[in-house]
Amino acid sequence: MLSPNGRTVASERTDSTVSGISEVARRAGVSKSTASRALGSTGYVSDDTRERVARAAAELGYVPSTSAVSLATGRTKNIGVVMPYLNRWFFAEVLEGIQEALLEHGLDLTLYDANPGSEGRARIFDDYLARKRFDGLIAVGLEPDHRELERLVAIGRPIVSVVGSGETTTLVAIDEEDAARRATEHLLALGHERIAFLGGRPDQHWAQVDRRRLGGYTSAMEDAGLGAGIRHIHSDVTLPGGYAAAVNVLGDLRERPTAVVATCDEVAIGAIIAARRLGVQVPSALSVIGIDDHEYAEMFSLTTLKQDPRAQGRAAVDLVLAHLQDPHRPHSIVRQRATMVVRSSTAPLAPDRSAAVTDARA
Amino acid sequence: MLSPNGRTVASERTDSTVSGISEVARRAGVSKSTASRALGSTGYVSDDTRERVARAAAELGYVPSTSAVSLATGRTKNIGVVMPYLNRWFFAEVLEGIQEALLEHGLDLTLYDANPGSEGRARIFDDYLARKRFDGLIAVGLEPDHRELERLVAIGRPIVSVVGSGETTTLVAIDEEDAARRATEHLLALGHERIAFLGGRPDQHWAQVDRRRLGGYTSAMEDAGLGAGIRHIHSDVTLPGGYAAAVNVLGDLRERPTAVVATCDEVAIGAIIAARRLGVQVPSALSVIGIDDHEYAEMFSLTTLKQDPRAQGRAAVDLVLAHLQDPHRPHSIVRQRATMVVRSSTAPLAPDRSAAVTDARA
DNA sequence: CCCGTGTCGGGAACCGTTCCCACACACGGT
DNA sequence: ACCGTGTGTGGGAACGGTTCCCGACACGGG
Repeated sequence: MLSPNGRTVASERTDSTVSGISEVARRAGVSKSTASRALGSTGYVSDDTRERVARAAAELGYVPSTSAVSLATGRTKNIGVVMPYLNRWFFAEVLEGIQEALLEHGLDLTLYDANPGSEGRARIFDDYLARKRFDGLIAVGLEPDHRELERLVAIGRPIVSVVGSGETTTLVAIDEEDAARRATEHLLALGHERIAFLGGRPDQHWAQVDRRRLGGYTSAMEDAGLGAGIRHIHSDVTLPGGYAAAVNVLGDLRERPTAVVATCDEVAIGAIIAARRLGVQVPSALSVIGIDDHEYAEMFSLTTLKQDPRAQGRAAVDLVLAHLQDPHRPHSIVRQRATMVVRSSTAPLAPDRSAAVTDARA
Repeated sequence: MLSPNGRTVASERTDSTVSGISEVARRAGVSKSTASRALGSTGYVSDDTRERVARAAAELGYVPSTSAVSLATGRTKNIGVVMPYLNRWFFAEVLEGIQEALLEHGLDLTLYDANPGSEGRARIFDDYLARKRFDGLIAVGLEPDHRELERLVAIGRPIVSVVGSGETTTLVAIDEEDAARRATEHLLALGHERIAFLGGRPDQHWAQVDRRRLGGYTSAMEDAGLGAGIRHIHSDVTLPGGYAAAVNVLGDLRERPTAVVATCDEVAIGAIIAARRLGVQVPSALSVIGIDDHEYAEMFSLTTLKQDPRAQGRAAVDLVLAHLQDPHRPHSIVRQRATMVVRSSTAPLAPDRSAAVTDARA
């Protein structure tokens, strides 16, 4: 019993071998090394042999073994992507942008879903990333804690963050604080004073970005002399979260704000849906502004600060590649500019304040 | 010029080498092979040596090189996942389910985003998948055409499909037709007769699933003797798509249906939002039922046939693993049952038909 | 006392590439 | 005629593991 079970694996190995470079070489009548040179674009090879080898390879349907190539070259031709969520608009878009860009460069993408709560997250940092199955890493909205960040840099591969803090790694992101400030200023310019901020709970994972956006809102309010009116309403950073939070806020007639800055479009849209349900007219009784320009933003006529997550993903790929090419390239921060898209979820403060506060329902 | 540029790669290779198994062996005072056996759980190794080797490995922070292991064993410990979209609820959920399950098995996941329209899709099938960087493949809602399917099987690795047709591969999915039939029957049982189906354009990619669901709706209608009332309204299979389609349908007062079967919850929710905007009360003037039990379903009180995409993802992983273990395992079809979740987007047909048709607005 | 049998360990082959190096040859300049 | 120099090619050693095969040793039974 407990035999060293050699044969099984050996046979599998054998039949999985389809055709190696040596067969290509034989068929082309050259040596392995010449064949390798001919297929790669490096080194001296006569046009004639190159041609012959190429034909032989094509005829045999030769595809180089990635593991062998990686072993020999030290490059995996693969980029790792770590993100905490997949089913949120922003993350999915960034991922698609990354994927697109990698595809153009002939690189593969292996995905690590490091959900904050899960115990899987620890395993990813401790075991999975340490395997270094990639040449470089892109961390999207990861917000790693101290220990995690340590692990990350210990990998010794280029890292680019999308969203988050860029002190230890190269970063691509919009200026969160600026975006929220501009959103708030838009409402201020429309005459609003009772402006609330709808955003994530401070203890939640999305915390860092949210905090920055909250900061932008806060300073805009203070600059307008409305420091006393600052109001931060906790909300899950999801559409239902925005809905639930807005239902609470709008239910209280006396304290109801006339305008809301949402931390992102999902929350903003949730708020709009809540307002409609409660019969609060948007924008006449309530102005709502978000950040993102979400897929659904147009459908809800949402005024928002548009960012382009796909482009951020693409930029991240370019940066990883740059670091790969020049290992001594210093960290950098690439800021993408959010642009205001004015639709009709925001409007000047209704002249008759009480009318706005009154329930519009019959 | 055009030097054989050897040194660059060589130096990179050298410094990337951190600590190999031979160093572990040396430190533990054993040979490479013994170290390998001790770390793997195979073969005869005394508990003492195993212990010593383990300690040495831990001290050196030894992590085996995936490429070397793959090369030697023929296994990549990696599963490929191909899907056409990432930013739709169903796909993201399946992906998370897959990821979770793979994590438990110590497997990596490389992602291929084969967007139907894109020219990248062809490259994925021709180049990327052919590289076989994975032991098995999971195709989610791929709906490959003939040529693509050919490529897929030519890879010679186990393939499991989630959603789609399961003739050539193992499949896990719900019974689409049955789900749509039950959704329709639910409305029929409530007394509705003017029931429309809101689904994808037949020329679109989601076509196969949509067609099956349409088929379920159709046969339920026919069985109820309402074959003449069958009405298929084309809609993009997205929330805004459902919204736009519903706006059209509901605009026509005379032809307005009293109930709608949506091909999925996103479309259903779009329809509900449209109805609300147009002042059509749900469910009193319009019943809406979907399929999915989307993240937002509860918030919209949507009655739906719940499926569990995460579980489907997990099941797909189990199946790939089973195929990996037994290469001669025959294809199979794993059907997951959709369960009806009744909320309040459906209600009995209002007794006064004209009242329902009248615009509820003041 | 000798010989299996059960444990343990080491040498070496192998996985499929890349790359370094040696070598062969043609060519033009001296 | 001779020697670079520029091309083209082949041999073989890495790369970092796993696994096969064989030898060594201890132990107990015949």
